[in-house]
Amino acid sequence: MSLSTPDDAVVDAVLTASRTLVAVAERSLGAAAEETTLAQYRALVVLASRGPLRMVDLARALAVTPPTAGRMCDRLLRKGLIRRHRASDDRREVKVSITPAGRNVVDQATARRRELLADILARIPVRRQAGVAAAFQAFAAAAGEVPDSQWPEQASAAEPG
Amino acid sequence: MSLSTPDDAVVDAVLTASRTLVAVAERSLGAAAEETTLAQYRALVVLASRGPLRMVDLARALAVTPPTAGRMCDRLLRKGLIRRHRASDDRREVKVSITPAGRNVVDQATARRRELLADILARIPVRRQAGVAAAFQAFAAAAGEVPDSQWPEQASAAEPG
DNA sequence: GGCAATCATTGCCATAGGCAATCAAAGCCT
DNA sequence: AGGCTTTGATTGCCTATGGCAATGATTGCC
Repeated sequence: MSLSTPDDAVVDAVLTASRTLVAVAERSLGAAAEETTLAQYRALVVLASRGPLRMVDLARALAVTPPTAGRMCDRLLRKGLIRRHRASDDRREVKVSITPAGRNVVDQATARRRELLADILARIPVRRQAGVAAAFQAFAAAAGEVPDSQWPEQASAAEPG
Repeated sequence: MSLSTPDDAVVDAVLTASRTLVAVAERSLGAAAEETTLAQYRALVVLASRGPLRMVDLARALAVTPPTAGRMCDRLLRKGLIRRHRASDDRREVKVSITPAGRNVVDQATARRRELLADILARIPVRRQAGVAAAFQAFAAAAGEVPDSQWPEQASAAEPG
């Protein structure tokens, strides 16, 4: 295999860039989505990309505890961004799914984030941009991230039978 | 100039990668720094990289309001990670500076983050790693981020005449 | 039919953030 | 000098987010 422990310089470059990206991610919400916080946005992203989930699974996806996820759903429900419905087969379970309004919030925040990123990328010479894209794609692929152009439009893909 | 609006594909690649990096940034604290939160870590990073700051300037650097910064300093002070001292010339001002213990926390969290990033980067073929590093460096440079290998060791640089 | 496991929720706590108000100290302006 | 404004920090009070422990409601297993 042509794999190996990366050089410190490589890690250093990613580490430095990551500080910028974290800052951008946060700004993309504070400004764009009037009332949506980072945590709420992450929940919506998970629901948008994975489809309806049980509370436990949502909690696990967000790496928080079920109470935390549950209370966040209370707030998202109050804003009409998600729906809650008990499963008919197992009445303990509560399925949470994103509403069109919720999807809208995700789209808008993503658009805002795109703007901020585009502003930064515009300062990179054109001839280098393709290389930058390839590098970030390689990184995302290595991390097993799903490109958001591949998210399911409606929840079908998220119920692995 | 050889600059221009970046292609959607470029933005998309960065956007996708940024989700991973945000997640890594958060995980690097929850696990590594025993009791230090993301917000506290960011405050320490600012103080480590910029040297002693007045409360207003720290707040501005963190993009939060002075009360928020002030209360965070209360908590960081309680943990011995920062110091607070009034300036002798203008007694309204409170200068906040990082302690050795605080610097230690930053170093450890950074180390942890490096590990996580190295794990991901190790899955990228060696021959592509140099290109990835160059791309991330170009991105960080475009965003005006200071590489952490260039942080001041002690506070001298942060008091611009 | 009863008991253990699973899922969601509620109670209580700490951190983090905002706005409005207050206090203290400088600065400015007659 | 005395008063008004501006600046800097803090305090009060609100919401949101996160955790753990306990509770309630079902389901599944014996």
